Amino acid sequence: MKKKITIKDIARVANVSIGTVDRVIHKRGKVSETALQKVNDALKELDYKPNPLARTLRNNVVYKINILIPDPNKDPYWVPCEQGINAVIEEYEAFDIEISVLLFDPSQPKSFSQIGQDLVDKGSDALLFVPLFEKESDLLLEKLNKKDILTGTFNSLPRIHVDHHVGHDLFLSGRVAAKLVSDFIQPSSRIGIIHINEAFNNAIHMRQKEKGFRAYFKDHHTDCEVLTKKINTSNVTEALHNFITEEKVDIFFVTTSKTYEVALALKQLNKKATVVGYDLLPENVACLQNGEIQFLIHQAPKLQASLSLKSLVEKLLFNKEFPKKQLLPIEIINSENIKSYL
Amino acid sequence: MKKKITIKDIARVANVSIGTVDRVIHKRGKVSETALQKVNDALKELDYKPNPLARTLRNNVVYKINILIPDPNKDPYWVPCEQGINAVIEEYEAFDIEISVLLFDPSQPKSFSQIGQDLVDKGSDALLFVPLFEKESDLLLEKLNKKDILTGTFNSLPRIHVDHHVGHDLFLSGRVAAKLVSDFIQPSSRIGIIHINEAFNNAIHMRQKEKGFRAYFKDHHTDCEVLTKKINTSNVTEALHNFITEEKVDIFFVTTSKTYEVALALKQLNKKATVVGYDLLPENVACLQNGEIQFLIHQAPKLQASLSLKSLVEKLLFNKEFPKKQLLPIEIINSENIKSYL
DNA sequence: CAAAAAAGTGTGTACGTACACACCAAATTA
DNA sequence: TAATTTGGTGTGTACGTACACACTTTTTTG
Repeated sequence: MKKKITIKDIARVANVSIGTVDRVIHKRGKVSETALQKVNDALKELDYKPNPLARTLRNNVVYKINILIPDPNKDPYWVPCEQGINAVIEEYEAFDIEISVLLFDPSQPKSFSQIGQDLVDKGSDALLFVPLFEKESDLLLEKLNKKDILTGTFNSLPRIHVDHHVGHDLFLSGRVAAKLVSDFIQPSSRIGIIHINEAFNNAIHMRQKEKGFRAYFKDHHTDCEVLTKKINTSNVTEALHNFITEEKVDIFFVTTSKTYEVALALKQLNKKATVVGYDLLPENVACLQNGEIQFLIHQAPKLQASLSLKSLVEKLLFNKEFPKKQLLPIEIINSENIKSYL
Repeated sequence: MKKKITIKDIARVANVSIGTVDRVIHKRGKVSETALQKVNDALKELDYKPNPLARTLRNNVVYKINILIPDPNKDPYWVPCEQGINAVIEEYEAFDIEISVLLFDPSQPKSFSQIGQDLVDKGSDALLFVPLFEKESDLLLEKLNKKDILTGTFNSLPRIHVDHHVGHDLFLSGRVAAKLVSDFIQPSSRIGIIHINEAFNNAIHMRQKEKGFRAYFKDHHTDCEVLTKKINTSNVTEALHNFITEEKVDIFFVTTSKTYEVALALKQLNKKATVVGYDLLPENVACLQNGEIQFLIHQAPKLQASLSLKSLVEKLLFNKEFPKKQLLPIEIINSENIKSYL
């Protein structure tokens, strides 16, 4: 039962006042050489660690964090993300921290830039955002870095420096999907990679998944033909129907949360195929449970959002260090373990 | 930017002293009817929530938590578990809490009972343990409940009441394994469920997994033959060799972390088969990456330990509520997504 | 009806940190 | 040399909560 070491203990051991110890700790100067030496010795000897609670209690500045994410009403993928954020807000409501959530339209890069600029102008201690649009995100990050605002991103990794990032290794994610479908390959199999709605889901994201997918096939199944189909029309179903009937593909890898679109199109055409895609949207889950989707990869938007927000909060409140880049495990979901995720 | 509501604000609004407010909040009595009414009204009106930081800062009792887990030197499955515990200890070292870890021999129920009894006698605020042995755990829990010690378990769920539990739905876990192997079933397939070292891994655990596995086959593959093999000798390899050569099984479900034993036995006999099992031991991971194991189910011992310990700590420090039973998602690992877990 | 007990109330202090401020001595300036 | 500026130091207070204690008012008791 070791006793807590406080600033008072240091003062006693160094034979100075707590004010002097405080000045040493905060490097405020106004300390003589001899006192500095004594205090530093005592700090080392007693292994002093400041009490983060007392520190925040004393603190009377209110930290301001802004969050900029896609509107969940425009793309339901972001619904859990908002839940994760709200959970963190609740968890830290006793602290001097103010968190605001702003929403942008995931189909309108301009809405992102506009709100982003607004947040830069207003200023804050930290900004957490989803860099859905590459160019616009880089521009925003440059401004934030110039203003010394703490930055965090999740879901996608921007090219410009960002203080904190939570996400997935998307290349690996594509490889995982490839491994999963590889068990379903027949000698006659043809494989299709489907990109749906690049505008909403950011093209880089999808391209990296495709790269990983193809890399796995290059390593293990060089004989297999892998097609890529991009669907950007508003009538996704029709485009899928055409693709499915024209190309005799029996294994599908869908790079977005719209996986159910492929499963439903197949059902409508009364065709059986292997479908692997992303995210636990209710529509996807239903297809998974019906056997119309074999596997889903869970990108854990809720966890991504809450982890990244938590890191920023604790950095501001407790000056707690975080990894510059935190990659989450890639979670494989089938019709059985889905029950443990709901 | 809403202001923090403190006990002082309540006192001002209710037109009483902070002492009176405090007595109302802590139900210490010595408060007149009229004052009680006024304070309660103010509490409701202002939506007062106590600041947990100031509360713990004031607190001068040191809470004591004991942890009783299997010795990682005897069974490497528990290595990450100890890591998780140490991470939590570090995270809360600024608080008035003292955490001790005790180890028992997973092959010796007596060692568990003995240390358990010792901990009951010494007393503590909470005891977190792994109920590997059913009878012995129930006995321990009864004593703990009688002494009003806060109890927590992980990994297995005891039959007797426990305040907090973190673990998996083992029945579902078996179903997940069944679903995974089902894609490898050939018309001629024979399926084997392998229980290795029941003494170390507690029989109930393994039996529930088997039940889930069989339930899935009853639902989807009634034609398949499913054998069960228990291996409790010290020479696991020999027993496996005999089983593999005698029975023509080509799909294996191993209910413990000793999955690699089956994979290695198959390799030695130069046989190919589908193997699904548990846990990310280095040996298992190696087999997974070689293609000798198809899937592993990750039981996340580190997360289980840290989550359950965290719950107890925050219950004591902040009186934070926790769910009586917290089931973690069942994580499926293959040769690709394993990279994101290491 | 006075004395004692009980009920009700407010004040003061502690927890550990952060910082304003007052203080004293030495060094610099006028 | 007196006045001012610096360097160095300690004290005091605040953050929000918890509780001991002192104090006042009411009720109970002999």
